[in-house]
Amino acid sequence: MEAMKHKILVVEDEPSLSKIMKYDLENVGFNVFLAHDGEEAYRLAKAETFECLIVDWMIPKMDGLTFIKKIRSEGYKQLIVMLTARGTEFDTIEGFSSGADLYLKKPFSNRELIAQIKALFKRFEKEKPSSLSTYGDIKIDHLQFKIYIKNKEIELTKLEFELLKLLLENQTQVISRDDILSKVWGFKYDGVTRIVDVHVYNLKQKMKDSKSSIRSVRGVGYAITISD
Amino acid sequence: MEAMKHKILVVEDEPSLSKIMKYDLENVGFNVFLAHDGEEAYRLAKAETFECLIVDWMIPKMDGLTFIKKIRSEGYKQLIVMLTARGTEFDTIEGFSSGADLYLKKPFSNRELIAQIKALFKRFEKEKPSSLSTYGDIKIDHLQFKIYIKNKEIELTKLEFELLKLLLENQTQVISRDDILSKVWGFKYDGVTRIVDVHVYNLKQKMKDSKSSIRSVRGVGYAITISD
DNA sequence: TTTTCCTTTAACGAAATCTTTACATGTTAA
DNA sequence: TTAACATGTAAAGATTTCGTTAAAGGAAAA
Repeated sequence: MEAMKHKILVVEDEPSLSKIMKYDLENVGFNVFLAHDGEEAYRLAKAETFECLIVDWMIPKMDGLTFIKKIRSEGYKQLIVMLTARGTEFDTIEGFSSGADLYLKKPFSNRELIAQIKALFKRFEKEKPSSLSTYGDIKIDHLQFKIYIKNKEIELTKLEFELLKLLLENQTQVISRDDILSKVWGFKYDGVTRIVDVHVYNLKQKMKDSKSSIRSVRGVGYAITISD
Repeated sequence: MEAMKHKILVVEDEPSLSKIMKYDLENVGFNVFLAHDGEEAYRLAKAETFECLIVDWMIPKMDGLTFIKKIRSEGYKQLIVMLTARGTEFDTIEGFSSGADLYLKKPFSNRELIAQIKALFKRFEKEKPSSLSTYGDIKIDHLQFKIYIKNKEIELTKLEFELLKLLLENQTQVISRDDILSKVWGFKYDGVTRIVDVHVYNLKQKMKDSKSSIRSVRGVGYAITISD
């Protein structure tokens, strides 16, 4: 099944340009609506939900900058692209502080427009699913290397992080010290070492707030009990 | 010494017209090649590098529109001019949407042709359409290699720019030093090097005014936290 | 060429964190 | 119950990693 089409509102008063943009954007799968001035744009953005607004700087009734500032100040969170006039330097216009996510300088070709919009959506969507695994009251973000217990971040060292990850991934199974050593440290230890015990102990200290806990199985190894 | 001549491929099946165009364009210093149908044009454009393609809409074997769409969809980045027959209304939009950068209606005088092509090159070289993305209080202009923090431009070296761009594009994810090395420097380092650390340090110094900051994850790498 | 700017290396100290050690405590089996 | 062993706990010592600075090496500009 096809993914839901993104709804985009293009705010542009010049018909030749807006038509082309509509055509191009629809061609690559967006659902495009048009507004011709700032006030119309404002009404529409309030009434319907668009994933993205593409706003020209020079539009009648309420200019793009004012429009964006206004709607952002009212808490509007969707993506906003601002089209600036040819020759406008980014560092000279104050439109800069409008709160747009992307500024596109005219003239641009359709392929540039499409490439940029697509990239913008991609970036936006990347924000949400942040590679989070949940085990009871423990959350683990693999990409950010962060651990949360009851939604509070706790600081772990790299080894503690790996250790906890290993325990969690094996759910309630008991893992032997040898397994832990080889998986976390990556080597077979010859003599006797208590590293694992020490690290498990330290980890336990940092996990006091969690209802999940690490239990020791005499003669075998460790296992985690997950709960919330 | 004379500047390198621009290579142009003219795709036109009518010999009388293509000859005139070749003559005129060479007269003003372009290096002109000819193709007579869409398939030949496709082969040539794949094999050689032209700065610009001038493509007639009505050509044998593969029409101009299809040709342009095809080659653009394969990532072709050079300038494309589309020639269309007089009076075609609908193809104004279709032609624009094909991925052409310029649209010339037949008939045109040689003066017109040359003026337009020259203007196109000029625009392409000077006024490279640029775009600027926002990440919290940091804005980044990918084409002009400029960074703005709280709308004030800050001076970064090329490496610092690439580094920051990489961090921003990966949002809040932690990137290992190896990844940074291979993505920014483009090589795998065998021994130990502290290049990354030093550059991150310097970058941090220049980012003092930003609320976003680079976080170091011991034993792993770096990540940026975006905020405004 | 000289000058200037940028990159890389090297070095040091501080801080983090890893490992060992030692001892306490707990557990099991004779 | 106690000897033997396993694990918990704490702290000291060793090691790694990182931040920071300065200086050497290189490349581009003047």
